[in-house]
Amino acid sequence: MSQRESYHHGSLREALLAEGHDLLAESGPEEFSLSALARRVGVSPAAPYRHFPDRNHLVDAIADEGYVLFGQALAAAVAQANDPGDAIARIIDNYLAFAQEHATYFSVMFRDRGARPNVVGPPSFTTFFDAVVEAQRGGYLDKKADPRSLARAIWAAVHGAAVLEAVGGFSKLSIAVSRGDLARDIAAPFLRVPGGEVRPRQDSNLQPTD
Amino acid sequence: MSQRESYHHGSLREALLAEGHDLLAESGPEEFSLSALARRVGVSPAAPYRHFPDRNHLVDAIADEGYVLFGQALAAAVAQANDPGDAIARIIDNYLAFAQEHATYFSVMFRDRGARPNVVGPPSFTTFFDAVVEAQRGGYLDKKADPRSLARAIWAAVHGAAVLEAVGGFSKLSIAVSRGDLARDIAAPFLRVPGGEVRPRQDSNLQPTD
DNA sequence: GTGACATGTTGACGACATTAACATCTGGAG
DNA sequence: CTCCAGATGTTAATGTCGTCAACATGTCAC
Repeated sequence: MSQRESYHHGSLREALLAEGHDLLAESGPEEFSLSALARRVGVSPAAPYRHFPDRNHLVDAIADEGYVLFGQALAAAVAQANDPGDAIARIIDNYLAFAQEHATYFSVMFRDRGARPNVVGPPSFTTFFDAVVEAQRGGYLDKKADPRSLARAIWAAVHGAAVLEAVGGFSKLSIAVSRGDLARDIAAPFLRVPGGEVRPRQDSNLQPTD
Repeated sequence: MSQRESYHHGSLREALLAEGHDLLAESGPEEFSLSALARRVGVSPAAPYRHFPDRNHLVDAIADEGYVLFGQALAAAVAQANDPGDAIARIIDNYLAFAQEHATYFSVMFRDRGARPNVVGPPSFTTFFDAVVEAQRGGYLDKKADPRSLARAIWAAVHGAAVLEAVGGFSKLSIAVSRGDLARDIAAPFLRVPGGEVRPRQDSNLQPTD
């Protein structure tokens, strides 16, 4: 962005993360070039190595920023929910919204890091698990099911939907839909009414949280 | 594999696909190097360009081989099924089995091809769609649901499970299971007994579907 | 102030993707 | 049978990349 007259950049690490995200959005994770990023930030190709061991660690750091945002999106879903069942529905919607609106982050988040540790990722899912247990307790999810089985199934469903949406899978098979409809398709097989009897009720007005 | 005394290889295209798969299994899609593959096959780095426009097209061709195997795996699931409901369960199981046992193919199959067309992929899903419609007709899946909604949801669930399993997502969140149990977790929310009691199922927390 | 330490730069190396120009084989037309 | 056209490989070259070692510069604690 800006030219610098001093020998040192001053906040190179932050600049690398910020511009790295943008470059990632333009190039894709495959073509993403550390040299190009350094050029973009106005620094020599070797400078990033003062802040990251190698290219992969830099991408991981960007992904970690994504996990933080992701965790906030899930927490926001629960915070705005009317009841534990609504929380599950909103989590699914926000999950899909995140994958779509933060596609760049999402594209680098769920990758095999090899030996590199992932400490930021897993914690971002705690609110999801808590919400599943809570909804099950309240009867919004099958009470008789193993919570972990339920968590696996719901997570798989929403994550698969997000991935397939991102890669254009639904479109290629001519079954594309709006995000809202997709979220409903994903949530419907799991959610139930606490009393066991279906009764009419009003809509919950899901809003994209940002 | 074998040294060659003649100037031409004779079946370079096939060799590139076969050895390419193996190299892909060792290096991963990121590190996969066309030069390394050429070296491995015993040919100059430029030789592959007589058979593929660039690196991406070669990987696509390997992925296409995967789609063929994949389609066969789904067809086999239906062929061995006792009833349409069993067919869905077996498709889910074979889907997960394919992702696991042919992890190399799977790792290059569902990627964004950009402008490059994907003609082999979509047809491999026809048996899946047919099976969904068939199961719905027989009452093994919700008859009242839109077939496409059902297809989206089931596909998303099984694909998400396959992806998360491949990337170690379940393990990192300490909810790993055997493939069979995972398949059951995925199938359970969808399958029902034809003629049996319809389980209370609700979607009233969600906005009405069109 | 000054000197250790963090942070940038330069220059170099080997690997890579890709292309152009050249070499070799093979099959069909005459 | 000859030979030449096209298919298939090779060599050499270009530009980019990731990464490292050696060197330069700025800053902060003493």
